Amino acid sequence: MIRKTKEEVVEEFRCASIQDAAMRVIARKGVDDTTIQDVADEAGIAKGTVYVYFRDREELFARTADRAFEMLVERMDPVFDVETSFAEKLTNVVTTQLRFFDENRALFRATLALSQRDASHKKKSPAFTRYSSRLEKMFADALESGELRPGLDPHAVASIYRDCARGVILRRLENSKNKTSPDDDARVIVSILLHGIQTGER
Amino acid sequence: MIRKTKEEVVEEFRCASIQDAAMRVIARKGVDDTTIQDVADEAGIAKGTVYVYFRDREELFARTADRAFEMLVERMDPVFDVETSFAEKLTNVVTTQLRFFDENRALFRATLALSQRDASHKKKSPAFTRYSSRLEKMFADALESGELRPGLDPHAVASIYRDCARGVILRRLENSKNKTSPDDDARVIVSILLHGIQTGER
Amino acid sequence: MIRKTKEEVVEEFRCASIQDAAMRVIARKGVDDTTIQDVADEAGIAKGTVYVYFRDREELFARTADRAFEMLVERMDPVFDVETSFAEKLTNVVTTQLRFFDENRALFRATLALSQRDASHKKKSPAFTRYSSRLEKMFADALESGELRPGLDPHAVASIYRDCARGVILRRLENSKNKTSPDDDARVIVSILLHGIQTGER
Amino acid sequence: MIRKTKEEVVEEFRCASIQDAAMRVIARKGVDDTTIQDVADEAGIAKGTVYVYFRDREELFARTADRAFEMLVERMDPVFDVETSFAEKLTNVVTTQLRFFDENRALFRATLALSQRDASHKKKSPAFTRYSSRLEKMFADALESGELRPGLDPHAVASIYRDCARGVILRRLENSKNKTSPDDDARVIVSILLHGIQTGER
DNA sequence: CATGAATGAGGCTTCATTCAT
DNA sequence: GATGAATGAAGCCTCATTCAT
Repeated sequence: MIRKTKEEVVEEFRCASIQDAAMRVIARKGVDDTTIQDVADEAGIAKGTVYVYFRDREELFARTADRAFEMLVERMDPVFDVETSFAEKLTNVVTTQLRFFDENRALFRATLALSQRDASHKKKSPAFTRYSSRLEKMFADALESGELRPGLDPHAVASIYRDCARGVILRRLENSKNKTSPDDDARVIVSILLHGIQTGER
Repeated sequence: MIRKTKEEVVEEFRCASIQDAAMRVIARKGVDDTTIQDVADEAGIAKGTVYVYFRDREELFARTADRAFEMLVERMDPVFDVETSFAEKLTNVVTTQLRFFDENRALFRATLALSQRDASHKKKSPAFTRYSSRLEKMFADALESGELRPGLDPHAVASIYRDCARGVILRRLENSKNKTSPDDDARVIVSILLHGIQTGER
Repeated sequence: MIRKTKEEVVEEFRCASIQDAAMRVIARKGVDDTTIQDVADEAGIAKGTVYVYFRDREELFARTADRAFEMLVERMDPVFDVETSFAEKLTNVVTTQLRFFDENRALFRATLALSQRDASHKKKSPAFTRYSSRLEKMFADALESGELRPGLDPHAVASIYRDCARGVILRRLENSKNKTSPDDDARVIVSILLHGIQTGER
Repeated sequence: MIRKTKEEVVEEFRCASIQDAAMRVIARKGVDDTTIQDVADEAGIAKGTVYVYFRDREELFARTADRAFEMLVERMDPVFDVETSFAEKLTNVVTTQLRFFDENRALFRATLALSQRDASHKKKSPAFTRYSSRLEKMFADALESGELRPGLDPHAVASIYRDCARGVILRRLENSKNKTSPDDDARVIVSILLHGIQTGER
């Protein structure tokens, strides 16, 4: 039993380091220009070893996308858990997300590249689903507590929030010279979103 | 003189039909999985003929992206030109855009795939630039006329608008079974956006 | 009749200008890297026109090689015709050849490239055959007049002479900075050929 | 250590067998008509394998030329080393070279094709350089020992020797029906080189 | 398990040649 | 005749995947 677990741990560690290598390369070169050899080199292993842990290229990238979202979720989860007003929680969520990707540009590039490569896959990623449902729940709670304007669909709002966040992060990435702080950018999003969706507005 | 014009017309027509074929294939398979042979087959010409009109793969896709945006701009321009209130114009813009891509799913997929393939290229596309500047001008005008909440940056608002529109269109595409009408979706975006950015709100 | 002749003249002129263009391009790029388009561009005509005058690539280059040799022969013929001693004639031949190719580097490059491309073709070229036979005759005459060492085969001597000349010309071409005059180089060849390299042989 | 050596040996063996295959094909078809597929087929391997050992077509041919010269040098070196009179050594050199290429017609064709393909590369080939310098040294030594006519430049003489040898070998190759023995041909070259062609010079 | 040599399908591009105008 | 757009065969090279060590 212990032996089994030990092997599993090693296996997981190997997988993770390969996925991390994949993310770094993808961030640099994009998904389609990333070869298995690139990933193997980045991970410091042989090309064939990648195939020990992943059936094929497809599975490697799918599971790498999962892992990327898992890392985001891990960071966001505590923020979602804090009990506070809707407005404050939203601000925290945005700020956390912007800061996270500011610190992990490569991760975002990889996440973006991987999620857009195959739109239908995005939904299959467990981590992305978790992230989405927490987001949606936040809006649903706000609706229930009267902090969200009645008539709005939490699901639609969550989608639009994701659209905005994605766009802002992408733009922050493109402007290598980050003139604006993540907090300032977060404030803009929150301001626009909030005053549109909050009861009584402003 | 007439001869020259005639040849130019033929050349343009050929280019256009190849670009259109490229868009259709890209919509089906994505940019990176689209081969020159695919495009040639779709256009009903020989592979070599593509190289008569385009230097290489790169130029074909770049100019195809331009063309895709041009078609969008052509449709949107009249809407931007109508003199009306900001709220109404915004509604018209969103609605037109959603309808346009509803009718040309392939075009949007191509537009999306091409614009995201190379973020730095997006800005270089003359048609995209035109679209963006018209959008921005709409918000700038609204700011001046007092219809846009003071303190907001028209450029930032335009960016966020594009993020939202992009997301909604993408989601409409993914749900092949279009349950919601483009007008309904447009209303949601406008509602959320407008009441956040308009003076006095609601 | 006159009309016919006129047309023939035009045809010959066209052929010649295409061949000349081919020589210039071949001198720059080598035979195998020279495309029909290159030749047409150099000649200032359309690609298809080349095929009006030459069946295919092969014929173009074969006839171009002929023409190159013809130009050499045209220059050499008078030198062969002069009645003088063998030693003096040989000197004149070498000197003339070196000077000719010094003035027409492109021509030599083309000649070389074309003749070496297909060793079996070289013999078929009428102009090359004429050049060779005049050379051989010069040695045969010298043998008869007792100026050439008995026992030597005029054909073999002509071959060796050609080998030496070819080598010297090639080396002159490689050293763009022509330090040595063609006459000096000619003197060296003539000296070695006439008297050999061993001490005691004058 | 042993393992490393083993791998290196295998690598060298592979490279060599690919180069040998390349020489055989080049001898048949010429450099420019030789495709990577031809070489792979001749070597009995897959096309892609060639690229495991050689970066590209260019490197394959460059290194193949090197190898061809190396084989020549390997055979000639002992002949250069023998201490004997200049006349005898020269005879041995020519004879050995003629015999070698008589036995390895393909090798000579390849050598010729490869060396003429790119005149500037010929000088860079280490093996060719070695061959040339040994040749030149032979003449320089003869000059010093008084066996070479004073006033002659050993470098120029070596060049002319190479020109003659090249021509003779080429002609032997063209006449598949070798009527003359290599020794007879060698004698002619040596005779002409040593004593010249003019009467009165022995 | 780890490795990396070997494979061969497949993509991009060039270019000789044809043919309708 | 002259043209040059169209063609498609063919070459180079890459890379996902396999497999013997």
